[in-house]
Amino acid sequence: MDAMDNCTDSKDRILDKAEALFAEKGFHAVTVREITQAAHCNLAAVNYHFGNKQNLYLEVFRTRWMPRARRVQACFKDVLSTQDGRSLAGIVHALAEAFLKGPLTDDERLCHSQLMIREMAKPGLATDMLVDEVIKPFFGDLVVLLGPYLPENGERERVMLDIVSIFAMVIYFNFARVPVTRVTGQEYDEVFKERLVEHIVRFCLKGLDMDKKEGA
Amino acid sequence: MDAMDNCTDSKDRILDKAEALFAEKGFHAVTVREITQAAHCNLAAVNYHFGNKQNLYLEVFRTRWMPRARRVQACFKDVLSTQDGRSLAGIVHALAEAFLKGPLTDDERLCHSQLMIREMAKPGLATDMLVDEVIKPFFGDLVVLLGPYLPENGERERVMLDIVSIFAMVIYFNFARVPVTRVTGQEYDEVFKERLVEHIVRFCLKGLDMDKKEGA
DNA sequence: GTTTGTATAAAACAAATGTTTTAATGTCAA
DNA sequence: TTGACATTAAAACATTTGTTTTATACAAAC
Repeated sequence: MDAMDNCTDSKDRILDKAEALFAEKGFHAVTVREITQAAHCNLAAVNYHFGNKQNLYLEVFRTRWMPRARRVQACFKDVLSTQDGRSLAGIVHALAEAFLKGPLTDDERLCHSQLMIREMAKPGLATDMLVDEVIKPFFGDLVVLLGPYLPENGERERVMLDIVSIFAMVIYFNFARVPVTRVTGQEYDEVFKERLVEHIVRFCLKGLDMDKKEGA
Repeated sequence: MDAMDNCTDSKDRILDKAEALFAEKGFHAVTVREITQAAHCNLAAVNYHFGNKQNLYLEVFRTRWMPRARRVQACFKDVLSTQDGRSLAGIVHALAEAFLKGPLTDDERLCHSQLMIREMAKPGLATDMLVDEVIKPFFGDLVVLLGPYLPENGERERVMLDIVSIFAMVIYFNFARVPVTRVTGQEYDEVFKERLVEHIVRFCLKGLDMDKKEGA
């Protein structure tokens, strides 16, 4: 093993193609042969590098999905710190900005969402990792961030539902591209995505309806 | 073939179990043997009654999913006609009522949602049927219903996004039970579901922000 | 130069899986 | 009863699929 391979390491190529295929079709619908052919390497390479198919799936999350999730969160905090600080509108805008535009390319975002959605719809091999290391901590951050806008002390559940609702919007528009396109006739081009961000921010900001302290 | 079988027709039993398993695990993750064992019938029964596995999947949608979707829509129109008519609040409330409580049992609703979500996440065998015969028509109905509340004539896209957003909320809270439960600590019991309906109605009603003609 | 360890390739294996075949069973009509 | 038809049961079949084995090429270490 050295540098100057054909292109990149075959291990990396397998991870790349495996992620794309798992995202598109789901774990069971993808075969090891399909992956290795797409990665232009031998069938045995998967078992050589990763032991078995399940482990490859987990490695995809460890080495691809998790770092990307962290990048998105970092972007969120970045936007948050550079703009008008901690206003409610600023927080919601930063969320939409990070998750719908953010540091990811469009392909990356689609792939990323689909992988997550599959794990959320039915608990799978990577669900624990995903929930414990990404979703829960980030959710906790948001609770703290939105704390000042709480109506009262006893309304903790209300805030949880509000936060989840923002994610509902963000996630749904990423995962339901097909029906949205077929029903509205709108393609997911740049201009439509821009409109989407605008819409989500407006809808959620109104929906939150937290007119206690600082407003927009 | 006659009545007085062991319990019900084996064809029906296969459809029942197949639907539950397809909903839970997805098409590829379920085997024909798994289905026939759950349905207490012979392996060949699937191919005898339905030709092949794909056709069974389609039959599940034709004979199970579609009728249920129609029942939910009928319930929506029912609620709509019996309550305060055509106010915006009434429409949103009827939507939430029909889709989150409505005529389905909790198990049915979960099963129903999961099947739909899988088809929406990745276009599959039943996507055309689902979109053309259920989603599109119902979407059209809603556009008409919400027409009077349009801000202007040129804002058709805005209304589409608003409608889709309501579905985003309703669908998301059905499909993301696992992460919602694990993040908030809330089980999906009756009291929590009641709170959910309340929340969705409030959030969407505010989010729609259509203060043109009659208000709530 | 030999050895060692790593990566790739080709072939083989064993289990799983969708499908088909063939036989058996039961029901209803003639 | 007989014959046609529908349903169920058991076994076999042909692929597919995840995994393992064996062999080969190649670079670095001794």
